[in-house]
Amino acid sequence: MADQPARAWQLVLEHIERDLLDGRIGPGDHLPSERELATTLGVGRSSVREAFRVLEVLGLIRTSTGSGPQSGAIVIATPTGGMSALLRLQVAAQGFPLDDVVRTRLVLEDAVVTAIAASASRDTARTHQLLDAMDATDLTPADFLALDAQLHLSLAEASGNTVIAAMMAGLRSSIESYVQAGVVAIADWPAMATRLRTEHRALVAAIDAADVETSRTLVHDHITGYYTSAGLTRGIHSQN
Amino acid sequence: MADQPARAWQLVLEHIERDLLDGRIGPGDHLPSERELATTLGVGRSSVREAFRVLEVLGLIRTSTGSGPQSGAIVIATPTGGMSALLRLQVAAQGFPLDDVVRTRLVLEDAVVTAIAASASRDTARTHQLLDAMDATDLTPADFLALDAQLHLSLAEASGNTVIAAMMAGLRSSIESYVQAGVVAIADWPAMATRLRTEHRALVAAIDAADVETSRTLVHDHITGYYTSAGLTRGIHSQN
DNA sequence: CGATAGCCTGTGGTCAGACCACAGGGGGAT
DNA sequence: ATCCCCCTGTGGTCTGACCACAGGCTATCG
Repeated sequence: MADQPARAWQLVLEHIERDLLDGRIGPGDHLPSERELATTLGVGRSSVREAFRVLEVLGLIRTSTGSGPQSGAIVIATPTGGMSALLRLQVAAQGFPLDDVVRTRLVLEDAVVTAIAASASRDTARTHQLLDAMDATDLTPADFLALDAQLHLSLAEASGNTVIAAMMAGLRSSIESYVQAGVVAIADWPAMATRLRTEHRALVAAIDAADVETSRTLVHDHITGYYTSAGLTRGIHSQN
Repeated sequence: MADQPARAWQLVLEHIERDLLDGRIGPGDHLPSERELATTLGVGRSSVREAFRVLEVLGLIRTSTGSGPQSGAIVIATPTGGMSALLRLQVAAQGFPLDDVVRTRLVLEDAVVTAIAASASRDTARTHQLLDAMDATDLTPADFLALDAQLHLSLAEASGNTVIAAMMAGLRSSIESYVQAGVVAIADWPAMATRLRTEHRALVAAIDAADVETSRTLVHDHITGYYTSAGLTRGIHSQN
């Protein structure tokens, strides 16, 4: 509320935010060129660039060189990237304890599963596709975990809540490096992979059967079980 | 995974992230000066500044001019600001539908209330303090809503989950402008304020009494009730 | 007349250099 | 011993200059 000196790049950011809020620009539209915005707002191009950089990392715009309709800064509003960057860096900087990340994932995953299982119609085609892909026997742990991430993300997307889906993606990527590192703590990886496959299929089956309670239990045990095995948590209680 | 041309500012960002991940720098530490980092990494100072700007908006660092121990870029890891900026801009750019934001808030608020009510010990001192502050009769709607935001945030913080607390703060700020605009849709504001006060007290009482189920019901009705009255939702179903 | 090759323009990406305001420390003056 | 001022190094900003790139336009050629 209390505007400090109001740095130049913040001015640019606020200008663009106001344009977005008032509907003057929206997804698919072009932002003015850096040079044009600079002269319009009376700031240097470098300040405009700093604001653009922020918008880009936050997943709000996409920039391209060259000319033509695809060049310049275009509003895209892709929340996943920004959420991932934010959570990843915050975890790295110890702003978010790992335990809280896992706990939050439990909360969201529970909500996702509940929503899908309780809804009248559900589209789990993509999920089943990933389920099959994970049956391949020649997957490296990294490949397997990447598919696992996609599978859980597909559920989040199937829930129809874009905010939760973005948060899930972010939470996942924020602990990705730790999960990768935790693989070594698992003595028998093939056995773990088999167990995860089984749990996934059971979970999806419960969801498809609209069995809310079973779905919730399975997803909770699935996640806590894995993190415990990988030695990534010091004490996750249900909190839900 | 697939690194594209690798822009200069991304290089800087990755360098810093690696230093964070490997523990070479942490909260409270100073980053090298912009000029030093530029020469170290072989990039221009403007590129370093763009990376710093991103880190600043994400709440990872704080920059100050001048000299001395408080000057320069310092790692702070304050997640709230970044989460707010991200969600606020994404909602403004229509990347997040308002309904999804509200639905997500319901999910998180439910988790928060459940966690506090179910925990053995709880610290709701700050919450009670805000409860009393909201009894003042000379509050403008804006003041009242600001306190309301703080109250819900205090609950999130009391739950002990920093990730959820940050997300709640972000969700709140992302819809703040809409909430402010929605006040006009409420015919009898004083009556609404009274109703909100009552609901708040009942909710906190249920939490303090460790009554999980009542707490969940109250918080759900409290939120859906308000948004419906303010005409901000087209159809929020429980999803939980 | 039509197709094609090449120029021309405008975009973001980057760098170098120059200021400025600011805050603090150290050294000189009192 | 105290106080004050300069000096240094910080981020903040602007300017100007390149570069690579992509697309449209145009002149050329078949």
